[in-house]
Amino acid sequence: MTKKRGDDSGAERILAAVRRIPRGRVSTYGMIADLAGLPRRARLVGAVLRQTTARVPWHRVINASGRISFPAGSDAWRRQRERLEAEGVVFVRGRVDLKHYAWPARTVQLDELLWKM
DNA sequence: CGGTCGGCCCGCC
DNA sequence: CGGCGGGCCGACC
Repeated sequence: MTKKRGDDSGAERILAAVRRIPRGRVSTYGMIADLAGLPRRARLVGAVLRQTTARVPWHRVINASGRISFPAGSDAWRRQRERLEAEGVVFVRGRVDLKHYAWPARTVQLDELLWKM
């Protein structure tokens, strides 16, 4: 067969979902889990991103509070923030406004509206 | 709007 | 197997 399925806890699907996040946008662990068809597995997403060596835009994944899930001020935290800011993502008081930057957006219309203003 | 508290589920002793 | 902690989350003060 082409590929084995179900023996990797969905790691591949998680990475595929992460790769779909557009530049300058962010997604949350929970959203990625859903997109990967693995509801309730937000923590698994974190585990996969932590250990993977695959080239994926891991920095575009943050938590549902709009914050980076590394200890504030740590090397990893700084690195992730820098990468996001380099893509134009703005932090306000240490957090990203998911209403503006979250992908996928709640609705296409809301997305268009927010991005025009 | 920020801080806590349980759940949830997986990965690794 | 049993326990524990994690790049989490939503509900509730």
